[in-house]
Amino acid sequence: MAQSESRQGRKSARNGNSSVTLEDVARLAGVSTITVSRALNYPDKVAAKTLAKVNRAISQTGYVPNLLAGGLASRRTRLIAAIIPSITNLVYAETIQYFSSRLNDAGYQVLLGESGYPEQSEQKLISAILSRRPDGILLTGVNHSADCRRLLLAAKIPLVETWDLTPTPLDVIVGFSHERIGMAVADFVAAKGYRRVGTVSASDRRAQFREKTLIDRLATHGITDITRGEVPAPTDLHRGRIGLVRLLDDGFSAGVVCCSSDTLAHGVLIEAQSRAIRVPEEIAIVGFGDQSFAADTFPALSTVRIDRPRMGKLAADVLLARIEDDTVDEQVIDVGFEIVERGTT
Amino acid sequence: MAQSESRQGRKSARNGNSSVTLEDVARLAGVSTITVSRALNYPDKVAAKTLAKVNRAISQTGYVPNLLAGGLASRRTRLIAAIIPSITNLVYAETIQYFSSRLNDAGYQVLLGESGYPEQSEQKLISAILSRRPDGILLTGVNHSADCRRLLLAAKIPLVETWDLTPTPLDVIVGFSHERIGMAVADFVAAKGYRRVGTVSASDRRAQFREKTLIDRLATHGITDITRGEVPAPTDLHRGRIGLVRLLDDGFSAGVVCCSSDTLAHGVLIEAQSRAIRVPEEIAIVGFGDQSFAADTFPALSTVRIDRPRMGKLAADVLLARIEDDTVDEQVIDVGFEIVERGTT
DNA sequence: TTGAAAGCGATACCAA
DNA sequence: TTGGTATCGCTTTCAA
Repeated sequence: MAQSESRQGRKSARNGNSSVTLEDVARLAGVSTITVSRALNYPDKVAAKTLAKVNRAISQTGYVPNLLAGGLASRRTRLIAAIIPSITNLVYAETIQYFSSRLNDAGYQVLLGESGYPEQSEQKLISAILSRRPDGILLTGVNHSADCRRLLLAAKIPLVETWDLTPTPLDVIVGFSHERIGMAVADFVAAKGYRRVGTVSASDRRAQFREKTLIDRLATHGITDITRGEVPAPTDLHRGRIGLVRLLDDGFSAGVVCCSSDTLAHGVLIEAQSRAIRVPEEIAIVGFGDQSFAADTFPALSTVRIDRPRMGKLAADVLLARIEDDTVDEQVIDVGFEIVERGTT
Repeated sequence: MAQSESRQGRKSARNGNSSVTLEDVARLAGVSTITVSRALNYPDKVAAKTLAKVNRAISQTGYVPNLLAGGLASRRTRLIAAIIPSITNLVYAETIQYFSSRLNDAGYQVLLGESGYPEQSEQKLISAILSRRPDGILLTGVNHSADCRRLLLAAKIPLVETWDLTPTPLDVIVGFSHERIGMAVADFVAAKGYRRVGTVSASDRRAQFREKTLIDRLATHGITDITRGEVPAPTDLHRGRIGLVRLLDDGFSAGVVCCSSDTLAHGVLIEAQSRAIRVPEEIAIVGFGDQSFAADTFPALSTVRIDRPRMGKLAADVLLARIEDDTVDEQVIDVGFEIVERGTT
């Protein structure tokens, strides 16, 4: 007890910080620390009377649990990491929002990491994240360096890849096929009778892959009059405008422009309007992603709809299942996509 | 030593997880655990030879530090929490991106919390965050409930408020004055000779406050012909369109429309274009925020520029100073704003 | 420059 | 239903 007192003393001396501990609560409630712990984590394993006493002590002291200590002891942090290319890209931010809200409901918090910054190697990012011992990780895409794969697999925690599909995921994957999208857009465009196609694609791995697939497939429809345009990676409206300017400069004058994001498509639309080019009569536009604003605002833009709410929630559910029951129904889940035709393309 | 061996045995038995510990590294390097710890945290306090041995052992074992244990022992988590209304709102996401990158460089990670979801009380969110024992917290806005203030202050950690200004911050604040912005926009509009003003404001606390200040100030210029329009909080293009539709329905036909965000302003522009209303000749538009896309893309939209990169970095720097040196130069930092006039408003 | 011992604040396991 | 005790993996303090 003397020891306990001296500990107390030192604590308050060190700082007045929120160092109310389980022990303080236990003492006030007249029970043991483990009982307080149970009252917090498994309230129904504690007698109602005891629970009341403990809860009173908790609110009297303003106790805030220390998840560092809890996580260390239990090896469960209730922390999930999510690695996305960029937080300022709406499509990723939205997916993460659905992912997070699902996990929050289940009592987890999400730690975000941005991989889109080459200055910081993805490996360093993953190391930093693993050092917090998350219970699971969400990854964007399937292209991880060998070092990253090693690190991730060595951690032996549930992993969910998203935004792509592969028969050989690291663990489980919830995504869609960029190849099939490229082909579907090609088929759509061909079926609509277009013979001249322009592209405005971000210099992003997956965008480039969709474009390649699109072009290959167009060839099988006999469509080879293609004007390609590549713009730097973070897509924004201005780059969409530039994209169309380049296509026009390169001789593209009418037909359909396929863009690698709705933002680019929107930029193309703005540029077309500013030049009094009629959309979709002279130039039709196809986007990608189905950003939330698109449907109501641009009746003239077709797009590829990715059900991001579903992807986000599903990724969360799959991860939770792996964490809590170690279950996996399917390792590979295809959330699919849908071509949304708008206007009179 | 026998004890140490038995511990080993149990560990590997429990799971094959990344449970390489400092002890494992120390054993392999033939030094004590504390030396490995020093090699990691204060490399220059360790002899070069020892350092080399340790580093070799670290890479051989694939050791990943456990920050739960480290944070528990040192009371420093190298974790900073940031609470923003929504991750899908570009203005907040951008600010956080600058904030994060600065902190990442300094060896910290950022834990994001979204406060814009009334289902989860802000107090619960703050509790959840505090239970991870962050070294500091960024808050958006200055309106916190009494309970939240109590929780935050009890934690006794550095706090930085942003996106607003007050003479009585919880700790330090880096922001700008919504009141002065409202007045400045009013002065700007009056100086340009407009006599009829419409507003499209999100039903958001700060947006509403700017609108109120704007209108009050307009009155001092003798401008009272005001048509107000309020739209639900998460601003998007469609709501901007709706905003203009309402103004027109309410009899507004020409003049200037002041919007509470650039997104709304953009929506107003789209609606105007679709009705063949000339901008800015018939209707001029003023936005807010200076979203990155605005400058290049909409030469016809004026806006209020908030230097978000600067605000984000400054918030990070101030927090770092408080955390690492316990220094505060100024408690209140006004990052200001600037009215950017575009087109021939 | 290096190490031994004592926590940090919680939970797991086994008894009572 | 409740409690004692031994960790979880690291850093701090104090010595050597």
